[in-house]
Amino acid sequence: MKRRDYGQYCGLARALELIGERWALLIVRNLAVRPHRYTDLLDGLPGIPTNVLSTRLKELEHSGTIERRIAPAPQRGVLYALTPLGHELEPAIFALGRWGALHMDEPRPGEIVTSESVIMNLRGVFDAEAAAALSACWEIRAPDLVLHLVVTDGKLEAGVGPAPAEPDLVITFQPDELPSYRELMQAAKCGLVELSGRRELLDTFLRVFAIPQPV
Amino acid sequence: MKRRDYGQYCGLARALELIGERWALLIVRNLAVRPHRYTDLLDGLPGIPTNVLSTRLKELEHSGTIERRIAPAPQRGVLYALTPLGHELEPAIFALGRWGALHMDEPRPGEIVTSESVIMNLRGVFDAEAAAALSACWEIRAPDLVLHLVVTDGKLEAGVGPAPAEPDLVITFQPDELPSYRELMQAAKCGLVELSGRRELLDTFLRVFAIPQPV
DNA sequence: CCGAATCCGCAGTGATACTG
DNA sequence: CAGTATCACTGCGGATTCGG
Repeated sequence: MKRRDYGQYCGLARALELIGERWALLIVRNLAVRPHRYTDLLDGLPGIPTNVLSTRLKELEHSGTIERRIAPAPQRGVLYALTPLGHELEPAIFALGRWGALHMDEPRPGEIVTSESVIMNLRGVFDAEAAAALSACWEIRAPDLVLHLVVTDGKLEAGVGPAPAEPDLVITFQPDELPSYRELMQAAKCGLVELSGRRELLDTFLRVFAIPQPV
Repeated sequence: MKRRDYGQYCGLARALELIGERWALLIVRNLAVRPHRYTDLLDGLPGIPTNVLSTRLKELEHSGTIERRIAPAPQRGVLYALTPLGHELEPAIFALGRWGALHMDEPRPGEIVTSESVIMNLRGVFDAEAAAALSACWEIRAPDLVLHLVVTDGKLEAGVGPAPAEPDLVITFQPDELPSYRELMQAAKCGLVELSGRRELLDTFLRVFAIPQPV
């Protein structure tokens, strides 16, 4: 397991040696949402070659960023999950995601949106100050995509699947609308979504999940 | 100028397409300290092939992250500098640098330390809360390395070269001590440095530039 | 089905030489 | 000083195959 290095005793250089290679940080992003099995990762990262995925998983495990687990009884199989050290990458993922969002004007042809990308984008733009003392529960629905956002006393929990309790507001997208967080905001502002529940929470939503403005 | 993409409409994926290729973020790191000429970048990034450097500079200019400038009168020549959009990458660089620092136990044989890496590491670990209302000026000296840290009312300015005004404390390293920020802290704690000035500011220094603890 | 290993063609990278 | 040119090499993308 020889890796190319940058020859510098520097935190950034170390980080890039460990998670700077192609696909690595996207794997970490998906694992930050929840543990995945190998085939879940393949599904959530369309286009990744299987040999690259298995190589990255070994490298990330070797560097202590992720770990292999044996899934519990009903499913059985291998689960990949972030270690505590891997979770320490989340601030960097959020910062990079916010910067990249400045370059997201229009989706390019063929680009897809996955649950994991939406969740991590939303976690990254969550404005804790604007949400101080807030409690609310949203559910986002689109074709092949259901996720929930629960804010409890200003603290965010965002995950795949329907809300654990009855959501305050359900936001439903039509098939032709990309439910990325940017498009979501724009669509919501233009009234292109279907709302069910406490409609006044849409404004709260748009305020708490603030879009980085493109330059 | 075709680039490989990840096929996802996602902020992180966008960011990785733009600055995820080899050497790109290290170039941005160096330009974040001050504008550089082409040969300065070559010196500050030992090992980078010249064709890779020129390719990255073109890509980064194309994405609006950096810009070419004609240097003013005395020097004349080309200067590369970050655009405002490029400066928006600094939080991500700091976050990655702090994470990478968790993996920096010992310097590896042959690894070097540059002014730019030390400055950006220090900027990244600067604790604004701990430095609130503080004003102080340090100068760090080592072989082939002089840099200054000026905190004015809790706000940090860190750059290459000697301090603009008389420093409150000068910290001088011996040739055998790597003046990376981590080694610097350890050496300073062990008294392996030469101090000149208000010695009590060493404790302040260690408090305001907090080391990320390795896991 | 899950979790990969293997093979091949090609694009990105590294090292060096060379040039306006 | 600020790059371009060349060439060997390695990593990546795409597909197929394989073992549990």
